[in-house]
Amino acid sequence: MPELPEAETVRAGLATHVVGRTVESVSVLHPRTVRRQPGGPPELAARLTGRTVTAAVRRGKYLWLSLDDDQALLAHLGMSGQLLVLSGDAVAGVAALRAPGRPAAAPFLADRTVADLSVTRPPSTVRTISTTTAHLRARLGLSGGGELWFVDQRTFGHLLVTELVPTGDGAPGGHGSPVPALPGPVAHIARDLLDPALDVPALVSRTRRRRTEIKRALLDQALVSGVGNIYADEALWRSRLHPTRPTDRLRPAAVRELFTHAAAVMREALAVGGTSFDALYVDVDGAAGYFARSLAVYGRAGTPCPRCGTPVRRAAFMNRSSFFCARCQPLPRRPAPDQRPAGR
DNA sequence: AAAGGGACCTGGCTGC
DNA sequence: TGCAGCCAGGTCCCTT
Repeated sequence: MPELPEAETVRAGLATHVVGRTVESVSVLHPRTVRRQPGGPPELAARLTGRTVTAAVRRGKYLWLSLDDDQALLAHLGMSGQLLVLSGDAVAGVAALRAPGRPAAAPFLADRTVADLSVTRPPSTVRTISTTTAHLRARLGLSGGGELWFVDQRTFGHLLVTELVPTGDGAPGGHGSPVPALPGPVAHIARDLLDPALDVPALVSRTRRRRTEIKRALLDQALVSGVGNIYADEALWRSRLHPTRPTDRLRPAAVRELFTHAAAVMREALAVGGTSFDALYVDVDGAAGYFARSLAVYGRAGTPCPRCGTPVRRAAFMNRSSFFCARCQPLPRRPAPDQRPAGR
């Protein structure tokens, strides 16, 4: 699932390969992809065509390409989205693959992966070209040849051209941003854990003022952004915190440590190319190398906790799952005296 | 007002 | 073997 490290990997690829180029054509292949765009596909095309990309920026899981007219192409990858940059040759190759009368090319090309197709290295590389083109939702023709593809199997992701609005605090709007502005739909998204301008003491304070469970807080993009279900479970395990611990009963040091661990997990994923902790891979034996060594608890119900050997437990959480070690991450029945800050 | 829960979506997997 | 049903999850929106 695309979380912060995957989004940052994509942003870096866009910064290298798309900034400075002009959008020459726009083709929307699935209307749901532009469901947030007032006016739909025609409006998206009208606002985008002829615009030159000036920057690739990210906050949390949101990505955007700043344009030369104070607008931005905003993208969210949702559950399964990919942004691929194709060379002119790759576009021609795919066209040949799909053309009638050229079936001989199909078996070879169809078995190639997205990594063979894209100029950038996508976070997930096991999907074949035939699978990728089946889920192609929008394509942008770029100056100099080549295309930018938005591929999204489950269509939770979206694209939107919108105005950039000032943030008010004068600080950069996110990674890669040269301007203190954010797309409107991102205005309510908090700074993420890898943002140099993040105020950690203020974040700890705001977290402890919440009256909710710690995992819910960790996933609240208005509190701190970029953390999804997988990294949340891994960070809670490293911090030895049960996911349902009440935020207002955690000591400041424990909350600070949790955010430190969450940032560390995401930095580690980023260091290996933003490779996704995709749940699908967890169960795929052949692809288990990196994932099996990296995931302590997520998707590993019944397997031994790497720290103490106790079988990892799975619990229902917000219509999905939490994975944790019941021994390393105990849930206190009532708050211990040393869990309360003095004077409260 | 803050917090919680459901809807949205597709395809792989499970079980009958 | 075929097919119905379950499961995965990020964000928006509605209810409490």
